[in-house]
Amino acid sequence: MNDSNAERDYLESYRPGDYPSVALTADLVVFAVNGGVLHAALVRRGSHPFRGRLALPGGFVGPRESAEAAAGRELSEETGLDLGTLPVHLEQLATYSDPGRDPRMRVVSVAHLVLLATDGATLPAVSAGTDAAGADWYPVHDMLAGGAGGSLAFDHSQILAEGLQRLAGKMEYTTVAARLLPEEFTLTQLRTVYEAVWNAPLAAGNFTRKMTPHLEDTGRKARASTGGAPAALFTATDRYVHPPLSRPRQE
Amino acid sequence: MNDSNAERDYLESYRPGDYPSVALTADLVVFAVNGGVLHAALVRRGSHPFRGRLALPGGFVGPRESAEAAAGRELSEETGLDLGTLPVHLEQLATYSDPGRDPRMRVVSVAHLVLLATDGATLPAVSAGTDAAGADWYPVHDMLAGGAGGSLAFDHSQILAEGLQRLAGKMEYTTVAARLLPEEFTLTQLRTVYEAVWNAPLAAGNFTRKMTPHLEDTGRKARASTGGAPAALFTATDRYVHPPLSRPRQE
DNA sequence: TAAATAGTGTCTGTAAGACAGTATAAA
DNA sequence: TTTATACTGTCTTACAGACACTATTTA
Repeated sequence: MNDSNAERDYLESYRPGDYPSVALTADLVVFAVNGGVLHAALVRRGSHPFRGRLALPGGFVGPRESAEAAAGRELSEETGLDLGTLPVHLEQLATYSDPGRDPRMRVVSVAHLVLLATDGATLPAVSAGTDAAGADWYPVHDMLAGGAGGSLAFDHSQILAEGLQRLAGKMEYTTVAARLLPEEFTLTQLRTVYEAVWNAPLAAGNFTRKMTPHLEDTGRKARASTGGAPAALFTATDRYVHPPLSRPRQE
Repeated sequence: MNDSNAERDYLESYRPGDYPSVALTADLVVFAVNGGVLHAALVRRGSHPFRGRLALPGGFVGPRESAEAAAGRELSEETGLDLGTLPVHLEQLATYSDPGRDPRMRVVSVAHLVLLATDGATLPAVSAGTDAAGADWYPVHDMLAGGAGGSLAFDHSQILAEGLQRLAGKMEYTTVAARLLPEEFTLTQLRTVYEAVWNAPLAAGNFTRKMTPHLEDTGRKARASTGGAPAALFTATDRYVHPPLSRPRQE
């Protein structure tokens, strides 16, 4: 491969107009658990289309950043979340490219799943970014059941549903649920996360038996504030849980 | 929402130059099984960059089609595969958007997983499309082990590896493996697919016991061409296999 | 002491892995 | 008849689900 003429030429082989181009956005499905309920961060749209409707936070992918980098940047810009102090799990979900999904123009969106660590009792504060009239937390299962707030703008209801599905599925065979908790957590906290995401109760005793081998015991104890024995504090170690936990069959 | 002035205005609220744009391609990880070995369809690049190297088939997403539609179109254009006669499974894999992944310009690629049905003894014919010097089938596990052909162009080795990972994982809890076989197949054929993808032998008796409840018996029998009892012909019914099959732990 | 939570033990049913044994058809 | 493949049965081990029970702390 020593044809340096061709090497020089190929850099000019593409010119604008030779190929179709699209606007690329990174949309965010941001999850956090509070009071045993899974919540998603949503913004209320301040402009058309879908003015006044709830939508996923997101924004354009810059010319010199990857979609993942844009997702991280948008997370702080659009929701005001401080990434420096907060451990954050971020992974790509899927890409939505239906030609008519945005009535203004061709917009392709790379959706991302974001998990925020909380202690289960308070949600991180979110604030609206540009173009948004407000930002807040909404219960996910209620939203998807057609309850509070109704359907989201664009195809964001579908994206939210697929984000939940991805998280619920991944929790069967990984310890990713721990990313919704502080570095150290109790088994009850972890079980609460599972119940919040799966929207189903789990037997505490069996959960302990199945989960313990995949966690690391710090030796420390949580102070028992509600009465009862103090729970051991764990950290997540393994990436994969084998055999997988089985989610209760939902009818 | 009855402010029709704003309704009229928003269609012009975006102009070229207001937002970054990217070229969008659909790349294909095309799998088929032959002789108990998982193969991928690859093209040899006819032009720079990576001239002469193997790459995934793919091409630009048109201005009026979704990435999935483009993937289906490229499948026939770039590999010459006739989609009319062939049952094809196509699903989105992931999107690759690293700014430097194509040295010519900003190209974001939506990768797709394609499963072609074969009888296990012959691979569908593939032919090169535009810009390709040739197209052929290559054994996947050998390629990824660094064997035949070396690494692929661009980040295509990574995409191929993640495509394999997706397929192998999905085969644990769905009957998607049947999409690599004709409409009707024997349990031995299906087991061969599992062994080809997982690159590990499976006990025939136990495989039958675990898989049969998720398949439908047609009542017909395959003719025994190699000696031995004629195997029953099944069709795939269930989408989910519960509890999941456990893949042999690989060391 | 009463109440609440954490964690363990036990029992039963089911399924996995290993593998022997039987049935069916081609050479 | 030999051989090769398809399929079933059996045995052991292991884990899931259900749930009782003990231990540990706060009020």
